[in-house]
Amino acid sequence: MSTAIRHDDLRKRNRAMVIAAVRRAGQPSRTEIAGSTGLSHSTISAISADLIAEGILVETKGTEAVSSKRGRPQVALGLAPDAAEIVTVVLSLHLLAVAVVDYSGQVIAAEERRLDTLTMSREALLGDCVAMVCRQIEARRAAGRRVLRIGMAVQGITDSVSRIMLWSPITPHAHLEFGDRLEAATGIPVTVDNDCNMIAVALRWRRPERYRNDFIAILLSHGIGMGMMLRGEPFTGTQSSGGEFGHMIHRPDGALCRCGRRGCVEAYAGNYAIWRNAGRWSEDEAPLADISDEEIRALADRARAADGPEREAFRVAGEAIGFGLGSLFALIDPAPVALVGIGATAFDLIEPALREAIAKTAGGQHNGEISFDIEPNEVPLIREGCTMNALTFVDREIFAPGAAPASTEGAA
Amino acid sequence: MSTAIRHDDLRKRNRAMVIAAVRRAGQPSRTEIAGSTGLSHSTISAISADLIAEGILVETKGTEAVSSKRGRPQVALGLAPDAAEIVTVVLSLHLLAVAVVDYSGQVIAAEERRLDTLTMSREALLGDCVAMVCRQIEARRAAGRRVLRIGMAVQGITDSVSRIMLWSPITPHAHLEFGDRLEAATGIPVTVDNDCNMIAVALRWRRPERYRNDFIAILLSHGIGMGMMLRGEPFTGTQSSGGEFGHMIHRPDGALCRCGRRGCVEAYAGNYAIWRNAGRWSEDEAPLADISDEEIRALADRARAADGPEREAFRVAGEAIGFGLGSLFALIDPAPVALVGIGATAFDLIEPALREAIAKTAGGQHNGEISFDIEPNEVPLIREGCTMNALTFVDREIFAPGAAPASTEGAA
DNA sequence: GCTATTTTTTCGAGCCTCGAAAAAAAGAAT
DNA sequence: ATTCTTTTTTTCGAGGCTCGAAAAAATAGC
Repeated sequence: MSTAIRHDDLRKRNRAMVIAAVRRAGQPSRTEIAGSTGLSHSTISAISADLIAEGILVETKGTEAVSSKRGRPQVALGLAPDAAEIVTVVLSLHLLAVAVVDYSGQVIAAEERRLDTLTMSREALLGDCVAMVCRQIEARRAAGRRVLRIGMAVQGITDSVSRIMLWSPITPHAHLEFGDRLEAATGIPVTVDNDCNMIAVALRWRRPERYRNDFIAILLSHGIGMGMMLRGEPFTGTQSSGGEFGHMIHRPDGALCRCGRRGCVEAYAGNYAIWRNAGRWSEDEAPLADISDEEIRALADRARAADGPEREAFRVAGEAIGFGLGSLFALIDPAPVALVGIGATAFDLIEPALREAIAKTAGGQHNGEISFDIEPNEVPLIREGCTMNALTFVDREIFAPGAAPASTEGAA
Repeated sequence: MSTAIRHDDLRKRNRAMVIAAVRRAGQPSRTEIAGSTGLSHSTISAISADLIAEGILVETKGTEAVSSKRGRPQVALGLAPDAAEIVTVVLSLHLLAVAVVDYSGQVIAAEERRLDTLTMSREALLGDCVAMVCRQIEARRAAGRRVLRIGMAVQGITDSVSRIMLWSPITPHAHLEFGDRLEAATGIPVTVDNDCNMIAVALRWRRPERYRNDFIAILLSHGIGMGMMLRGEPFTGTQSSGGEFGHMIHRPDGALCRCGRRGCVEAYAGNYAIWRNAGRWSEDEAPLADISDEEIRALADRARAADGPEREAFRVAGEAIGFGLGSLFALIDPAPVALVGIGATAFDLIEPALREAIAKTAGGQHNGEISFDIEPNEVPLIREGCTMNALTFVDREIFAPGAAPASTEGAA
C-alpha cells in the first residue's frame, strides 16, 4: 500500500512544495510562500537558499515589487528560466506541433507542420514526429541547453504506462509507441497523454477560481473527447487514458459511430454526426472522414435561420450529450463543464435539448443548474496543458537531490 | 493544494503505517513489519514499544508462533482488543442492525430488528436508529468500555460531508440527518456511507489478491447499487456517495424506474423490473414496492425451465447491465466485477446477454474477457466493510499523540 | 538621521530515522 | 551440560530536518 516515509523524503517533499508554490503564485516572496505552504519562515529560507544556489529559483527584484509599504521590502522569487527546458509535442488531425519551453514557461522555439495523418504510413507518422522533435532538441543542444523532458499530447486513447497511443481517430494505425521511439531517439524521458486531459490541466492553471478540484472539459470536434479533474487530479482510466465520454452508449444498437460501434454519444454529437443528420442521411451511413470548421459553422447558421433538419441535428446532438452527462453525473457528482472546440460555438443550438435531457437524469435532478462555459479554440489549451504537465514533472524530478542541474548539493 | 508536511507528522504517519501493517497481517513480528513497511528495525522497535505502552498493540506470544526455526523466536504483535470499540449500524430495507466490535475486529454484541421502513415516519426511523445505538453504547459504558466511533451504512445516496442520507429506496423520506442525530445523542464521531461502498471495502479485506486496487462491486437486488475501488481508494462522488450505476441511462425516455425517471439501468435490471417484464406488464407500470427473494428465485427457475417471458426478462436485465458496464468501462478501464446479492444467483441467466452487450461497447472491445465473480449474500459484506471502515478510522485517530487512550506520551 | 516596521536570516533545541553494534533468546552441536 | 549459531530485538550515537525566538537587514516616515 502506501510506502514508508523516509526521513529524507521530508526535505524532498517540502522542496517540491516550495517550487510548486512559486510556480502557482508567479513571483511570491518568501513570506508569501511560508503563508501558502504552512511551513515556517526558517524552513522556507533554508530551502529557497538551496534552490537559488542550485539555479532553480532566482530573486527577481525589479518587477513591480514596489508595494511602497514600510519595512524591509519583500524579495520576489521566480523560477529560473535557465534551470531547464522541456519540449511539447501536440499531434492532432493533420497537424504536428512541437515547441521548446523554458523552465519559467516561456516558449523559446516552435515548429508546426501539416501532415496528412489519415493516409500516412505508420512509420511515416512515427518518423516525422521523432524527426521534428530531434531537430528541435539538436538546436537546443547546440545552444548549450539541456531538454529535461518531452511531453506529448495526442488525440486518441493512450496508455500512460507504456506510453503508446492505443487508438486514434487521426490515423488508421493502432498501437503507435511514441513514448519508446522518442525516448530511444533522444534519451529524454517522455510522457504521452490524451489531449483532452491536457485541456483539463490547462483550464485549471488558467482559471483556478472556476476550475478548481472537480470539473469536466468536453471537446466537441469531429469526435467527442473528455478530460476530467477529480479531487484535483486529472482523472485517467486505471491504465489507459480513459474518459471516453464520446463512446458511452447513448442508444444501444443505435447510429453508426466512427469507431465502428453503434449508439455512442459521438455518433449523435460529433461533427460528422451532426452533418449526417443535417443532410438526412441514414444513421447507418459510414461517417465522413473530415468536416471543415467552416462547414459546421454554415450548418449552425442554417440551423439558426430556420427550423429544419440542421436545427434538428443540433437538437439531437444536445440530447445525446445531455443524457451522456446525466449518466456521468450519476457516477460522479455534477461539476462545472467546459465545452471546448468548434462544436462549442453552436452551444446556443444544443443547450435547450442538452438541459432538457440532463434534467431527466439522476445527475441532473439531485442538483441545481449545471454551469457550462465555452472555449472555442482547443489548440492553445492543449499546448498549455502539455507544457504545464511537463514542467510540473520537472519540478518533481529536480527535488531529488542529485538530480539537480547545478552542482549536486554542497553548493551552499 | 497538498498541505505542508510538519516534522512531527512523520511520526504520526509512521505510527499509522505500523498499525495498518498489523491490521493487515494479523500477527506479524517486528521484523515482518519492518519488511512490509520499509522502515528500519530500530524505528519499528521504537514505535511498537510506544504503541504497546499505550495499550494499542500487544505481544501475543502463544499463538502458533512455534515456527521451530533456529535463533531468537519472533514475537508476534497483535491489535489490543481493549484498545477501543466501535459500533456499526446497517440500515437496509426492513432491517436495522447494530453491532459492537472491539479493536481487533471481534464482534462483542449485536442487535437486530425488523422495521417497516417503507411506511415509518421520518422521526420514527431516526429515533429507532438512535435508540438502538444508544442502548448498545450505554451497555458498553456500563461495562467500562469506551466506544470511539460509529460507522453507519445505509442503502441509498449519502452525503459523506454532512453525513445525511439524501435519498433512499427504503423510505419515502429524504434528507435524514443520521450523522448529526447519532452524534448529538452519543457524543461519538459518526460516518454515514453507502452500503455498496462498504461492500467494496469488505471485498478488499477479504480477498486482497483478487480485489486489489481497482474493482467494482454491483449489488443486484430490488435496486441496483455499485461500489467501486479506484487506485485503492473507495470511489465516491465529489460530494455525495456517487456511483449510482443503477441510474445511468440505459434507454433515454425508456422504462419507468423506481426513482421516477425513465430508462435507468435499474428499470431493466432491478428485481422489480425483472418481475415486471416477466409478467408482461407495461414498462410504464409503477414499480412494485417489494419482491421477495423467493419470488426472484422462482422466476429464475421458470426462466431456466423454459423459454418464455421470464427468460426474456433476465436477458433484458443482462443487456441493461452490460451496456451500463460498457459505458462505465469507457470512462474508467475495465476491472474485475463482483456481483453481489440475490440477483447474482441468476447470473447464469443474465450472463450471455450481458457479455453480448458489453462486447458492443468501447469498454468491452479494448480489452479481453472481464472477470465476474458471484457473492449471493450482501448483508455480511456490508457489516464487514462498515466494521473495517470504522476501525481504520480509529487507527488513524489514535496516531495523533494525545488522542491515545492510555497515558498520553511519556509512558515509555 | 533616527525610529518604526516588515522581511529575512541565524542559531540552538527538540525530534525523528537510520546503521551498527550489542543484547537476548532459542535450537544445534559437541 | 555447555558452547556455538542463528535470528530477532533493543540500544546508542550520528546526522538531518523543522521550528521558535532572536538577531540582522532594509526601507518609509518623521
